[in-house]
Amino acid sequence: MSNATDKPDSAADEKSLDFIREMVAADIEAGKHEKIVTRFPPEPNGYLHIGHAKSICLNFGIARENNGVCNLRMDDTNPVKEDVEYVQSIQDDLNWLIDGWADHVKSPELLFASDYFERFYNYAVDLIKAGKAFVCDLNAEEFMATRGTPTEAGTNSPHRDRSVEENLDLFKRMREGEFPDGAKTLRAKIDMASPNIHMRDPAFYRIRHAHHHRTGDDWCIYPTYDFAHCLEDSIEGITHSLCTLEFEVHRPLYDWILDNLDVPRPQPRQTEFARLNLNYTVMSKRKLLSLVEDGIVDDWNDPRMPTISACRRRGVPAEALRRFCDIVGVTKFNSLTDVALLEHTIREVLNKESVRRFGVLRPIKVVITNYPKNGEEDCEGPNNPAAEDQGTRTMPFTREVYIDAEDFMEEPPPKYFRLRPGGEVRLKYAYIIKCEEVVKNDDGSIAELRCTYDEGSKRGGPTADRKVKGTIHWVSAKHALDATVHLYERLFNVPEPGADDRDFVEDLNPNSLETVQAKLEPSLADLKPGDPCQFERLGYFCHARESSPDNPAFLRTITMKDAWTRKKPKK
RNA sequence: UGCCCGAUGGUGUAACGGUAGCACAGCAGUCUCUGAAUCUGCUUGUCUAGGUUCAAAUCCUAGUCGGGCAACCA
Repeated sequence: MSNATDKPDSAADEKSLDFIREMVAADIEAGKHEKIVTRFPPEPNGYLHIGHAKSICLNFGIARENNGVCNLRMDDTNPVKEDVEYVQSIQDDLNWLIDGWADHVKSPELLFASDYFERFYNYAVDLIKAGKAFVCDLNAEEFMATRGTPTEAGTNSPHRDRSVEENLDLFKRMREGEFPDGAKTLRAKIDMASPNIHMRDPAFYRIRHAHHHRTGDDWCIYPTYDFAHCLEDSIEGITHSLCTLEFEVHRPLYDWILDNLDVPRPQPRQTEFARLNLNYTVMSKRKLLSLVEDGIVDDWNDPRMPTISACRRRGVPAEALRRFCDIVGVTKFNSLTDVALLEHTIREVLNKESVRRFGVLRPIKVVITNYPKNGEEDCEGPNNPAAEDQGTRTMPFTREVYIDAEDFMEEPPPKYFRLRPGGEVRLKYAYIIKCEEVVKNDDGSIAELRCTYDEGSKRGGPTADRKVKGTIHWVSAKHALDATVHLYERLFNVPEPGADDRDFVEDLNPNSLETVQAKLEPSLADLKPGDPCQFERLGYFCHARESSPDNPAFLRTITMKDAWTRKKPKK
């Protein structure tokens, strides 16, 4: 369980704490809590994305570092927007993300705000009895019209001074279904002149004759976020309620409700942090949904999506996501994080974990004319040069091999040190070859390369130490595994899709998916699904979900860093 | 024109009144049977103006810029 790369456990880390962890540490120091309890409270109305990963890492991380608990709670107070489909996907994604890291601090039960409906109702009754809430007959339009503006005070509801008895009666009849949707609300009695609009007698209950995915038709009144959330936290004994910046102005209301009710003390404390923004992608549920619905991507878990399920499908290790969240940190500054930071942690983790294999994405046939006609021999290469203990693999070498189209140029630019006519290159773990002839098809495309090999240049041979500038990967034509490979790039071309009033679809990268028929090292057929693999010199790949023995399929998680394509002269 | 929050290199962050540091990105070099990784070096920053102080990124005031807030959404 000791993973030095993850969030510090207790190891002598001199790493400074973010402002929230500092606060938690101070609360512990002051003896304020017996146990730290945080929570991750998604609304089941969409898939989890990388932005949620930040919140998950924060909440579960804090629980983990303090021997606490983090509750997974569905914030399902609005039946018209939520769906069970999402309850499952949220659990799957979260479990994958925290597996082996913070799964031991997750609440044993999956929690639902809807399980507290009866208690919410009783708290509302308490507020009415205390003269702190009233039933209002204003409809939505009237409510807004009397709410005022940021610069003007609102006006009191005409029903604000109803007696406690009348309010109690009306509220009960609201629950019993006597009134149609929107006919009445339960409102707090605070201050219609407050400069904070959320304190202007906000609604706590609305009438919705709607079927709830868990409580069915038990209720026709549902609590609003502001009323429910602080009580959910209170009921669960949450010590630190962490949310994003837009809830900052709701905090006075969060505190007001708990202050005015007989709830356990100390009350949970809400603290806000900045949500995660990533460049070259979009994160809003609305935009993500439209990508799915308009068929721009296959589904929520299309590998180009910034969702957690997409990351998983694409072969991004959970640890890479966690490291990324760690690097990004927690502040109140509205930032736009460079996706290169994420790409870095993905490569960092994958470099450590991936076996090396050869894959030729755009094959060109090479015939080694001075190699025996039916000759065949094994070449050996390490499974992972970064981990000697992972042993070696062998791959067959024959007279005809495939190399990648990118590794041959008839008229190469300066500093190109792969294969060229008359030039030499090393076939990695095998021989140095020299290109003697380029055979063309009728249309001018390359049919094959005819090369000769230096028989003594294999490892251990007399000319093995000859220096040639380039080393390339290859696959024996006879043994190659034919596979479909999906190559993904960023979904968008620009750092901020949709900026400057553009429609964000205008910024889509038309080349975000390319599918090729590749020739792979035969042992790749044995790669376990889910195991990462590096196609040497190309990038990190994994078994595609739809892969089968008859139709093997792989997809590219991420390319290698590539100094050459950055450097080479652009056409 | 109301209220709340924020501002440190290109990006993300640290420094809690005492030498502005780290990571990513970039550049240059090293190494290399992966143009990767490794290793080395370099470029680049405290929003502005005042004030307090021996000393300010840090405290105070004003301004500038950015974000949020007027669902019976969360």
